[in-house]
Amino acid sequence: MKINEGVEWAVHCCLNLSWVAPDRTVTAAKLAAFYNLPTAYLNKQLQALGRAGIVSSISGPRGGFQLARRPEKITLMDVIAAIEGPEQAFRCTAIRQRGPAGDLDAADGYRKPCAVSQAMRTAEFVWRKELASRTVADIKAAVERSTPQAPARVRRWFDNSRT
Amino acid sequence: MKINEGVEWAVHCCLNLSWVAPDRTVTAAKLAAFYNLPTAYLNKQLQALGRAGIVSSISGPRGGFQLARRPEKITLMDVIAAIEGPEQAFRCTAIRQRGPAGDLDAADGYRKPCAVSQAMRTAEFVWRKELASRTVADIKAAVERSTPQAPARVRRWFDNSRT
DNA sequence: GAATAGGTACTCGGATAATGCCTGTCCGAGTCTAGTGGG
DNA sequence: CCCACTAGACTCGGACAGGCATTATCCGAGTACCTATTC
Repeated sequence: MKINEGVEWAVHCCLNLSWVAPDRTVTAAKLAAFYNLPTAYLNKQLQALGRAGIVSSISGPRGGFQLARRPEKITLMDVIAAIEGPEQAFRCTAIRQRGPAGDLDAADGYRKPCAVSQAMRTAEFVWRKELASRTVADIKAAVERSTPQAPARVRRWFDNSRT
Repeated sequence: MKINEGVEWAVHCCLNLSWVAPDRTVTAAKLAAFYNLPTAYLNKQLQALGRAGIVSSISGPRGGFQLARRPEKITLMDVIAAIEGPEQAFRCTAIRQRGPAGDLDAADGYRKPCAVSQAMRTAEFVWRKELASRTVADIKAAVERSTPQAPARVRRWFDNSRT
C-alpha cells in the first residue's frame, strides 16, 4: 500500500502554479527544475492533471501549464483521483464465493454484502472525505501563514528562471 | 495505491478462526482450501499475523493456527499493519528541500513542517482511526446478523474437512 | 516600411523501456504421532 | 502388559523465482515566434 509519489509532486506543482500570475504558463521543465525532479515523468503527471481538468496545457513556445480552476475549487482528492485513477485502494475479490465456502453465498444469490468489504470501504470513505475537504487554497494559506515569504520567493524564482 | 489482497484473506481467516472452537488449530492448507487460495502464499500472510501476535502457530501434526487473542481485541488496523507493514501510504520525500527551492527551507533549518505532508497524514490518520475502531468481533457480529447460519456452517466444514 | 511566407525552436503528448514490489512457489527445521521392540 | 525408542509424516518457517504496476525515458505532433523576402 503506497501512494504514487507523483501525488506529492502534483500537489506541490498546483501550489506553485497558484503563486505565479494566474494567466502565466509554466513549463514542465521549470516545475521539475524547481525540485530537481525528472522532467519527462513530471510531465506525465501534469498530463494526468490536465485530463482531470485541474490544469490546462498550452503547446509550443510560451506554452506550459496553468491552473484550470481557482485553488479553492481543487481538492486534494481531485489531485489524488487524477494521479491514482478511480480504483479503490481495497479491492474485494469476493473470495467468499470461491471454493467450498461459496455454496452458502450462492444459495443467497450473492445478495448479502461482504461485511469485510463494507468495513474497509467505510474507512476508505472517511479518508476520501477528509481529502475532499482540503483544497489547494487551504494548503496555500497554511504555507503562507508559516512561511510568509514563500509566495514572493516562488514567484520570483519562476520569473527569473525565464531566460 | 492498492492494498495487498493478503489483507482480505487475513481478515476472512481471522473470522473463520473465530468460529471454530477456540482451542482448535486450523492448518494453513485448510484455511486456503476454504477459499481456493494458494496455500503457501496464505501461509506467508498467516506468518505475518503470527509475528504481529494476532494468531499463534503450532508446528507438527495436529498443528496449525489459532487466534492469539479474543476477536474483540483484534482491530482491522492490527491486521492491516501486520500484512502491510508499518509504512504510511503517503511518504513525504521532502521534495521541498531538493533543488533551488530548498534554499528557503534550509534557511529555516527545515523547521517548518510540510503542509502537504501534514494534510495527507491527517487524512490517513482518520482512515487508520476508523479501521482501529472496527474489531474482528464487530465483523463477526455483522455476518451473524445477516447470515445466521454462517458460523455453524463454517464450523461444520472445518470439522468435516478433518479426515 | 509593412506584410507575408517559410523556417526554426520550443512545448506538450503519447508510445516505449527499466525497476521494484507484490504475488506465488519451494524445500528445510522442528515436532508430534504411531508403531515396534524390549523389559 | 507397560514403557522407551525409533522411524515416519505432518506443519510451520524462511529462502527463492515470476508477473505486474510504478517509475523513468524518448521521440513525434503541433504551435508560436522570428527572419527574410517581396510588394
